[in-house]
Amino acid sequence: MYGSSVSLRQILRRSRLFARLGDSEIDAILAHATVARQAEGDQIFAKGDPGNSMMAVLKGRVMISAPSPDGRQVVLTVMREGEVFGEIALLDGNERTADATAMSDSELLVVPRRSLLALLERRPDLCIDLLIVLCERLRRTNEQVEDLAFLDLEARIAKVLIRLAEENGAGQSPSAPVGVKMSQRALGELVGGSRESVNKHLQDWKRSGIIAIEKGAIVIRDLAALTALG
Amino acid sequence: MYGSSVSLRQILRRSRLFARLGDSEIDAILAHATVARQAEGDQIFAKGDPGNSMMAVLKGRVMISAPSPDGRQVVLTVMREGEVFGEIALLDGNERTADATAMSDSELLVVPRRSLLALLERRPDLCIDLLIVLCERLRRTNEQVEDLAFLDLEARIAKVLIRLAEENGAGQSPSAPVGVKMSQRALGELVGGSRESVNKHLQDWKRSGIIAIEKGAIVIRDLAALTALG
DNA sequence: GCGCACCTGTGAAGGGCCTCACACGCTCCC
DNA sequence: GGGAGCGTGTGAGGCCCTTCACAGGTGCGC
Repeated sequence: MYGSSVSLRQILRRSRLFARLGDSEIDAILAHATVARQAEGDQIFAKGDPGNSMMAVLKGRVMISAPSPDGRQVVLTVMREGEVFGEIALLDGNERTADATAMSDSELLVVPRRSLLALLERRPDLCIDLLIVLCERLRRTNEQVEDLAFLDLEARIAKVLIRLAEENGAGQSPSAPVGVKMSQRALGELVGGSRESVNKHLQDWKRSGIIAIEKGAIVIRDLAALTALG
Repeated sequence: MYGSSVSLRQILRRSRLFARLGDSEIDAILAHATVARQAEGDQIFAKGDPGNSMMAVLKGRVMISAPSPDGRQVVLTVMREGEVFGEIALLDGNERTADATAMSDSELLVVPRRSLLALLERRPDLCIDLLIVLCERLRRTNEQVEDLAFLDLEARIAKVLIRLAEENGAGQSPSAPVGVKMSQRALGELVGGSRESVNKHLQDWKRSGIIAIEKGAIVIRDLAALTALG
């Protein structure tokens, strides 16, 4: 079993979905769930797989992406500690719509379909929470459609950099330069562009002093300028 | 009041969301809801509005679209009779994320926030249905992201034409040529392209005999060829 | 009727982004 | 040590698509 179940509870409480549950309810889920460890790069599930479980990220980051027939992919979103994913296929009983890959060594709580459905029936208020989680997801995806349709590549990269910086630097002091550690290829997949084009825009920004590139991390020096671009 | 409430019930039953409800439950909703008529082109709500109601399409078609700062727009989806929309802003209490416009003379059932939330508490099984509706929405939007990232304009137009044809010709004989009635500008907004480019591809296809254009409607003559393109 | 708004059709010019090709540095591991 | 693999940097060429400009068609209201 994974550590003490106390720490597991705490992690689950951080997620919007499980926040409301009492200890006994959480323990009931844990009793039916399993913890899976994934090494960096491991594929958790693939588009087309049957979807009979939902996952919560206990540790690490998970990339949700859609593959193209010719080997490329778009990153739809990145899930962080406390977030849940895979609930779509579970709920409507269809196949998984996207790939899920561990971006770092990760630990996942795997909740089987039956337990979750049973829980939802017992606790209708959880349904509402799940609805809200899905709404947030939808807002995000809609925004991605807008961005792809309206913004050019430069603006999309700027937006993504800002978002990544916000997520990373949540606990830092506001004005401290924030570093984003992600390969330029991954950045490209995140914004729907090629690795080379991403590089060219980054170089432009480096020359303008908006960012610096050091040790495989992108450091934002002029957040205002980036914001103006996005 | 609109016609007899019997016909209203029947329309609502066609939507996945209300299908399960008994007459008394539906009447309870109807008691709190209002029917709104919209002329073609009327805006139902705009991005940024407070979202304190959900709508069901009783008659007509409603376009859900996102505006860009410079006056363009992308069409996110088109809602038809029996479908519900506007539930996102209602559920999470935030602003509307998109514009809604009547594409034809329409009638909408407007369900206020309080009634719907009350109903969801009374009938937790409805929650599950709503979850499934949202899942379908998410699948659709994710697919749109994939299409924008992977497919060129020609393939996107082909896909949309096929989808529109399927929706229109649902009741027709399978092999009969199906007509899609939609302006080329609207088509462009549906696929994230310019009106001129849409026209050029349509002309190409007309020359190849894949489609015909008559009286402002696009008639699909060779569905297989279109499918191969998308 | 006439203007106005909307649709459709077409061509030229231009730009953004992709692909391809190559060079370089780093790390891991046989 | 020397590849193999991966991430980065950079330029040339080319295609797709947008923008702009213009022309004709149709329906509607004054």
